[in-house]
Amino acid sequence: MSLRHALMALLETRPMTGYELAKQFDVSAIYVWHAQHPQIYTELRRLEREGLVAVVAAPRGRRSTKRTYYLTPRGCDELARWVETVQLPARERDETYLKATYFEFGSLDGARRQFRAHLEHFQLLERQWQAHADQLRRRETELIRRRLSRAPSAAHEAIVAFKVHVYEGLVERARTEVEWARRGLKLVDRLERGSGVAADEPLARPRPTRPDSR
Amino acid sequence: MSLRHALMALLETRPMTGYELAKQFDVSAIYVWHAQHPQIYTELRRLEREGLVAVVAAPRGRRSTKRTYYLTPRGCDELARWVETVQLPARERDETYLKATYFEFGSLDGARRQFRAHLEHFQLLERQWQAHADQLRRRETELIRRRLSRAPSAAHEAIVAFKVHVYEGLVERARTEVEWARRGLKLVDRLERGSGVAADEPLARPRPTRPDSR
DNA sequence: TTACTCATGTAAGTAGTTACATGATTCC
DNA sequence: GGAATCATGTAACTACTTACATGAGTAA
Repeated sequence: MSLRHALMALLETRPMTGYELAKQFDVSAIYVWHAQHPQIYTELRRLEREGLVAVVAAPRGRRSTKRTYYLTPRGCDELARWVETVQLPARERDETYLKATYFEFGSLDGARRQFRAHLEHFQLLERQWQAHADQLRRRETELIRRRLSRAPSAAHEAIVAFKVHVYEGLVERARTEVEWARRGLKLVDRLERGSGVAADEPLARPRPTRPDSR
Repeated sequence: MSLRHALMALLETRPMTGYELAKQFDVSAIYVWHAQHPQIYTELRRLEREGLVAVVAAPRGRRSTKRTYYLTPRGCDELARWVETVQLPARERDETYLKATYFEFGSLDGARRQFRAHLEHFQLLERQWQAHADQLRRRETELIRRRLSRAPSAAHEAIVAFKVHVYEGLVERARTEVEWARRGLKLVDRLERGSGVAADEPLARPRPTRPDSR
């Protein structure tokens, strides 16, 4: 469960409201973790109960309160502990690749649409991630500036370098996906030339597998 | 939700028990989707209620039953519908990359351990996926043979080609991750030479962010 | 006053994990 | 007889999503 660590890491730069935190996840696909606001509010309450973050509550209008969260010393310890723990990547679970495995149940046009959407999606992400990596390298984001201002200057190079390494890695990933989709489109073209089937017809309809009735 | 479609796609080759289906997901990290057996049994019951699969129940011992599932015509329709629907990739959610963003909170040794584990993990996956792609290309797996035997021969080339494309894509992905980890290790070496901090000491401990008390 | 952004939540449901539990069959 | 593998589940829990709901502040 990483949402909590993502939240704590953001709070390490400065106190924030749930809303501000949600924006960091939400604004664009730029960030490494994604979460919806109900989950963020719920998790913040839980972190507060556990003493990993604390809150400054200010009245907002008559019956509402603005809750600004900040990181506690216990939260700092937990963050440091988490970073030192080796993380094995999650098991594979990719709906696009799963579907592509069975493209023969659909039409060549369907496969083409899928590869095209994949291509565009990762081209956009590649641009966004690249732009973010560049901004980090030039130390231009608010977050990295705050981070640097709070850390010993001997650590500045490493702080920037690790973050740039992550976003450059995401750029490489996006490029790999773009290339996969391009090769997919070529494959569809090749299959279309070689096959007698109309491009909007399924290549091999799925068939029931009723066993011999006993 | 894709587990159901993964299950239906497997059942399109032949009737199987929950146990056999679980093995397909489980045997190794080779497959594109992962699920634990309780979820598989639960989902099969649900698919049965919805008429997408059906079951042949045979007594097993005194009080147990062996349930062999097969794909119904309605399941075939749903499978065909699903394949034709364009799938947008899931939002980013990668704990390893998230953690790497904050490696400065830990030590250089910690970062090194993480990159090393990442490297080994994806080297192993690369080999497994490559081997699987080769087997598919040579039409040597039981599943692909069954699939081909049930489809018109005009579709054979496409059936093999799509699956090979998926596993070749996974191989490329794994290589991208291996390269990322290698560059990460080089980065850690470089930072170690350039910094005065011991390799097992945190570079920049997280600090609390209590706001000015009001 | 209207629209937009800031701000905070609840409720209901789905998807997936982990622990626990049991029994049948097959092969040595 | 014992070990491995075949086989099927329940229960409790965590993580995440979607829909619904409301109210405050601010700028045109």
